[in-house]
Amino acid sequence: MQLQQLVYFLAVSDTLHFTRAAERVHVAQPSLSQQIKALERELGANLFSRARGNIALTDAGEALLPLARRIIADTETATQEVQELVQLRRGRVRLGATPSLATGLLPDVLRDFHDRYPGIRLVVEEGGSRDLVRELASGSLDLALIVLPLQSHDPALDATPLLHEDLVVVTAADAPPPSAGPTISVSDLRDRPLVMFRNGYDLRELTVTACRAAGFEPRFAIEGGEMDAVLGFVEAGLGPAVVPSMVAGRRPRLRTTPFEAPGLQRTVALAHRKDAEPPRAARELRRVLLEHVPA
Amino acid sequence: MQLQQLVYFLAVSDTLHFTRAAERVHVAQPSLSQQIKALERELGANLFSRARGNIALTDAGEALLPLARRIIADTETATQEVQELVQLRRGRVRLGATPSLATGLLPDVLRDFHDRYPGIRLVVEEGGSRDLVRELASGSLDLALIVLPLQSHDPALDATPLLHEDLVVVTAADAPPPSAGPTISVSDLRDRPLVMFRNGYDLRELTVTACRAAGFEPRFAIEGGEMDAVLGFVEAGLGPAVVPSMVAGRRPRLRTTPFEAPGLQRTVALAHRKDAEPPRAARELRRVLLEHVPA
DNA sequence: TCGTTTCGATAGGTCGCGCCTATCGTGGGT
DNA sequence: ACCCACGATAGGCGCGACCTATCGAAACGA
Repeated sequence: MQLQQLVYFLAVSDTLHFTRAAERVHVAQPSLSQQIKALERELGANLFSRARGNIALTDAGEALLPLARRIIADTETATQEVQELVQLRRGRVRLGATPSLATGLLPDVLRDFHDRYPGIRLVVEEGGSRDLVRELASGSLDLALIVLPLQSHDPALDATPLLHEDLVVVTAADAPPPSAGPTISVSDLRDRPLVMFRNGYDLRELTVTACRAAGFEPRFAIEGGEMDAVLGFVEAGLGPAVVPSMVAGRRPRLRTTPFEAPGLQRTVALAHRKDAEPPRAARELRRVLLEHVPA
Repeated sequence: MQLQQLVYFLAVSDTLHFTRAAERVHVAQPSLSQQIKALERELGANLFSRARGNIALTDAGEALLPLARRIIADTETATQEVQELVQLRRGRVRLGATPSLATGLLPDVLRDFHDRYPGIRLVVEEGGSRDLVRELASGSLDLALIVLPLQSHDPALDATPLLHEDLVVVTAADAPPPSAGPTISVSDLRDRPLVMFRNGYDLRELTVTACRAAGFEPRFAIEGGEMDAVLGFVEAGLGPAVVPSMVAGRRPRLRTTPFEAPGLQRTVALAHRKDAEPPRAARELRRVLLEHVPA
C-alpha cells in the first residue's frame, strides 16, 4: 500500500469518475487505473464497481474510505506540525542561567525573543554553573548562560564568551565607605565578615578563590542567601558583598566600590552541547542573545 | 512522504539505532539511512540527532512520532478491515424470494449459509417476481429467486435457472377426488371456484394464464391469501388450489392431483444484476444456493 | 440500425528511485 | 595508538510508476 494509491482512491471516491479523478491528481488516467488496480490486488478486493457510467464503491471500498481519509489527513497534519516547528511558530527552549544573569541580562533578551516568536515557550531554569552544565549534558537544558572558566570542563560543551563583567564591593549607602580611597583591594576584605551567597553560586567560589589568592580565608557575616536576599542583607548593614557591577548599579541604597586594578572580573558565556544540533528555536534564541551583547 | 519512510522512522525511533532498525525492517542499513534522510529533506527538519552512540529524536521527530504511529496503525487496520470483508467475516446479503420459495427452498439453504458464515447478516424480502426484479435493478437487493419467464425482461439482469417445479392441484383429503382418474386437466377446473393467492403471487398469474389458454376465465371461491392461508382454506374444503408440488407434499391433510401431460411447470431462477459485481457475500450465497439445487 | 462519443482497460516503453554491496570517516573504548 | 562500532557516502542495478497510443464496450443521437 502506498500513500499515492490512497490519494488516488480518494480522488475516485469523490468524483466517481476515473478520468476526472486523474485530472484532479494531475496524472494520466491509465496511471490512476493501474494504481487503483494495484491497490485492489494487494487488498484482495475490488474497491469500485465499474458499471459503465455508474462507478460506485464496493463494500470493501466503503470500509477503506474513512481510514484512507484519516491517513491522508494525518500526513498533511504531520508535515504541517513539523513546518510550524521549523518556522518557529511553535516550540520550546529550555534556558539555564545563573541568578544574576537571569535578573540582569535575560529580561530584555527574552522580551525581544518572545515578541518575535510568540509561539515559542520559554522555560528558564536558575542555578549555579555546575548545576547548569550537568543539565546541559543530560539534555534537560538546550542552552545555558554560565560563568567561565568551568571547574568541570566538559569537552562535550561549546561555550561562547559573551561579556566580561567587573565585580565590585557593595555596602550599605548609609554606612561609612569600606575603604579610604575610591577603590578597594581584595586584602581590604580581610577581617571584614562578608555577606555571602549560598553554595552553588559561582560568585561565592570566585570570591573565596580571590581571597585565598590574597593570602587569607574570608569570613562570613551571613551566608546561604540568593541574590535578592544578599543585597537586602547588605542594605541592612550586615556587611559588604562582592557582586557583579551590573547588579549593583540598580540599587540606590547600595554604595558601589570598584576593586583597584586589575580588579576582579568574571566571563559570562553561552553554552550548549556540541555533540547534537540544538532545536531550531534554541539556535534562534542563541542568535538573539549574541545580538544583544554588544549593546 | 512515503509509508515506507514512516515505517523506517518508527523503527529508528524505537531502537534509537540505525543498524538494528535496518535489521528490524529487513533492509540494508544504507537504504534506511537514505530514506530517513530523504524524509528529513522533504520535511525540512532533522528528525534525529546523530550523536555518536546516542541517537535521539529532535523536537521535529517528537512532533512526527505520534502521527507516524497512527498512520501506520491505520494502514494495518485498513488492510485488516478489508480482509474481514473479503473473508466473509462481516457483511450483508439482501435476498429476494417469492413466498413459496421463501418457505420451501430457502430455510435449508440459509441455515447452511449461516452456519458457514455467522457474521453475514441475511435480509430476506418476500414479494412477487416483478417487485423483486425492480428492486434488483434499483440495487436494493443483491440476489433474488424469481420465476421465469420474466414479464418485464430486463437485459441488465442475469438469471440462472435453478429448478423446474411441477404444479399440482390440491384438494381437501377428506373430500371426493377432483377428477375421475389419477391426473387432472386444466379444463377440469372450469366452473370449480378456486382458492386463489393475493395479487403479486406469480402462481396467481400463472394459473390464470393457464385457464385462459384453456379457453375459460377462472372463478375464485376465495382470494387474497398468502401461501399458508390458501393451503388452510383448501384443507377446510373451500375449494381446490394450484400450487407447486414441493409445497403440497408437506401437508398430510391435502390430496395432491398432478396435471395430465404436459402439465404445468414453473422455472425458478436466481437473478442478479450483471452490470456490477455483487458483494462477495452475495456471490458466496449464490454459490451455496446453486450447490443445494441438485438435492 | 449504425455511427459517434465517452470512458475505463490494456500495451509497450522510458526513467526515476529505492535497493543493494563496498567503502569511508569518525568518535569511543581498551 | 590501535581497533572497533556505526552511520554516511558512492556507484550500480532492477523494479515499478508514469507516460502515450490504442483498444473495447456501452450509451447516445440521427
